[in-house]
Amino acid sequence: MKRSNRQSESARARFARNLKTLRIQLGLSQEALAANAGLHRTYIGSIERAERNVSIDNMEHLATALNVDIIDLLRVQ
Amino acid sequence: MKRSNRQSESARARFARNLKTLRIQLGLSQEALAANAGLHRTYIGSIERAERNVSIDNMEHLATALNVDIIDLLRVQ
DNA sequence: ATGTGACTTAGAGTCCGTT
DNA sequence: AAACGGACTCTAAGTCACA
Repeated sequence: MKRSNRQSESARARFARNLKTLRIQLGLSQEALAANAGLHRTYIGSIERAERNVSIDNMEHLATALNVDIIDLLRVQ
Repeated sequence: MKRSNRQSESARARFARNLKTLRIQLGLSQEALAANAGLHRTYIGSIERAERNVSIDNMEHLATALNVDIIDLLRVQ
């Protein structure tokens, strides 16, 4: 998908993509991130595939575990 | 609360406050916003009181109904 | 180390009302 | 117009076995 078309992408899909990008940038496995965020390994995978409708509390837990602001996980990058 | 201390505020609380601020700026009632966002009147009130753990899909619906980006509802302002 | 289907349960979200 | 409560229904949260 072109960057210029990403504006219409759902927030869920953006969150999924950014979460995975940031996790990999930090060299973390889904399992390691799950541990840091206090969530389950398979749940992280499911979020990254944009299958889950994540809540704001878990979004914040994930942002904290990745050491970023929650906004960074929603921004188009 | 001082602006300088708001960084430690939860994302849920920020979302609640910004939602209410933007809704009032547009001169909408909770009922009218609920209709626009396809949600229930009492649920909007509950979110604005930061009692609910809103999902990303509904956050986006609310942002759309307020004609802003979802990020604007999470940013400290 | 991750994807996936299936599952249980906590809580999201609705609908009725009263204050 | 909004807060709040009770009683719902539906879905996100959270886990597991296995590929």
